[in-house]
Amino acid sequence: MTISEENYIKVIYHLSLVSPKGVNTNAIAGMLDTKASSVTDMLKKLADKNLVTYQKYQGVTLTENGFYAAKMIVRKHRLWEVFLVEKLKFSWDEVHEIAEELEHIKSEKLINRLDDFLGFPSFDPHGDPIPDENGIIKKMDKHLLSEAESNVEYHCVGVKDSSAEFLQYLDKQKIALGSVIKIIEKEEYDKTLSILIDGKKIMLSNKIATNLYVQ
Amino acid sequence: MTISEENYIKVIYHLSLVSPKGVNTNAIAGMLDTKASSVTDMLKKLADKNLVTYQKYQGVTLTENGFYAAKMIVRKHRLWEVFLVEKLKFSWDEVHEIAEELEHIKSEKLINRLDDFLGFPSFDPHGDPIPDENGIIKKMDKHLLSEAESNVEYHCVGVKDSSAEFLQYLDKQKIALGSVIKIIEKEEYDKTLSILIDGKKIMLSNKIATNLYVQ
DNA sequence: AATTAAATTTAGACAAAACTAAAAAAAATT
DNA sequence: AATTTTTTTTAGTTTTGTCTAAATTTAATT
Repeated sequence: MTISEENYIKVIYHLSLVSPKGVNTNAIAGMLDTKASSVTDMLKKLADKNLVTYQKYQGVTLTENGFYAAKMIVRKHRLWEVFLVEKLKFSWDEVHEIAEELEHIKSEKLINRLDDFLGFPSFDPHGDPIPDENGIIKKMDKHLLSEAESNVEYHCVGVKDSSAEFLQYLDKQKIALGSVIKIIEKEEYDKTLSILIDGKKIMLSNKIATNLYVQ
Repeated sequence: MTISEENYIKVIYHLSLVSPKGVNTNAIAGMLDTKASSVTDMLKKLADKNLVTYQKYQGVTLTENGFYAAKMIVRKHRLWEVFLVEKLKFSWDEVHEIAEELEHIKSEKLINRLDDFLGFPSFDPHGDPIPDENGIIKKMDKHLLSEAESNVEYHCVGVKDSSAEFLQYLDKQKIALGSVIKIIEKEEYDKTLSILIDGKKIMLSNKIATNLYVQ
């Protein structure tokens, strides 16, 4: 697989988690910052390689091969992110871009050695699960903070939006994976939350609460 | 720079250490396993980017920009090799191919953090020097074993040929970087050496002796 | 010095992956 | 149901890096 093919497979994977019935051409184009016509071309190529099932105008789904390939790319991406944060002391908002390059390094032995070196982590620095050597993903039941109950202690376990801007906002508010959060009050009108974190009371907008996973 | 451009610059760098007057088109083609006509095309492009000085039929030399770029690629390659051997427990004959991919990862911050993580090594697993952040290379005065004197204790400090086959041969003979070697006898006719290593006496052909650096 | 051989460059073509513009199909709206 | 809008595909082009084959320059040999 070329780097370009890998990027398509990865994007189709992520989109198919949201729309498993079939992923739209335009959605793929949007994610890859390319044109719909380029996507169509590539879908034909991926179908020829038996990585996707593609019928004109009907969207695509991954074949078993494509699904496994996608999980291996995601595995690499997330393991490299763990390496960058745990070993090279990068912050969680810096690692995505670099991992976008590292995920295309081919050696399977390399990634399995890296996995070992890192202690076989199950989650990346944003709380996303890391597929194992066989593509098996540990599921964690997590909820959005926006759907959590008041006066219950939760742990922050992940983010839905892992953009640098959002992660830097969380840093500023001293919210990290593992932080203990309790909702004190929900404002009905705009759904703003008053929460208690590390003994401090702060306010979080609904936009923040819908991008933070707790348990 | 594209990956292809980086590969050309790196090869021109290595060849220019041997022929500093100008590197031949065919030599580059041989190293990159490509055709001379492809090389000519690329040389024009690299000249346009001010990475090489190129005059038709006269061979190429690196510009200051090109020279620095080459050293940064070599730096990345060798630091990743150290990482693979020291941290991921790869053997010295396995790392070259993987480092060929890793050397093209773009982030400067990444490579400097990796350098720090590894303890700022000066030499890679084959004894080759690692350029520092500014491209400065520590020179070590080393000699080929074939030119060493008899009955003097030397340390093995590097290899000239770093092919997997040669490295595996050295492993078999229990010769590693740091090994103490003493020449006991030189056979005039075919230049075979009798050496003492770890108290054991073994024979090394001239081909081996001309690919092993000692100090 | 003339000829032959080797190295290098030019010219034209191709595959991959992208693009634009136009056509076709599907979905949404009146 | 007919029309409009949106989505998707097709057709034709471009760029990057490669190739082959032919032409040209340099080097080697007679």
